[in-house]
Amino acid sequence: MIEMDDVFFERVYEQVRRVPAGSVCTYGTIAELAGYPKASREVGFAMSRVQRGWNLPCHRIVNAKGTLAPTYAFGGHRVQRQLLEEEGVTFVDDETIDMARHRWPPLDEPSGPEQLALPLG
DNA sequence: CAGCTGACCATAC
DNA sequence: AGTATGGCCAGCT
Repeated sequence: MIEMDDVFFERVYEQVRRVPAGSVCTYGTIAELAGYPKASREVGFAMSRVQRGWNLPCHRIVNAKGTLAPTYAFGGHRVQRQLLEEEGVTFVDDETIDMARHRWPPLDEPSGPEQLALPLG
């Protein structure tokens, strides 16, 4: 049984809880938000220790490409995909999330050329 | 203390 | 396209 007293786990889970429904977040981003910018792998490890009663939306955490967790995590990609689609997450592939639409937190970099070229009206 | 592992990430070929 | 490799770091043996 994993103790929630572990600082690393506690901080990681705290960030996972912040991910809103309908959005997803990557292991690397969770690691950054938790204060461990390079510990993305450990975030994945922390996810594997998550249990049902913890109320953690671990299905909203995916890798940088947007592909879903391995089969054993949720009993198959179908299950995780079902959970995400229920929340409004769209997919570009059977097991790949549309990261551009659903990545959280949103990237509002001013260097986005499309935002400067928005047609009026 | 030392070595291995992994729900990762980026790069190179 | 896919496959290999190096870096990363907390947890486990």
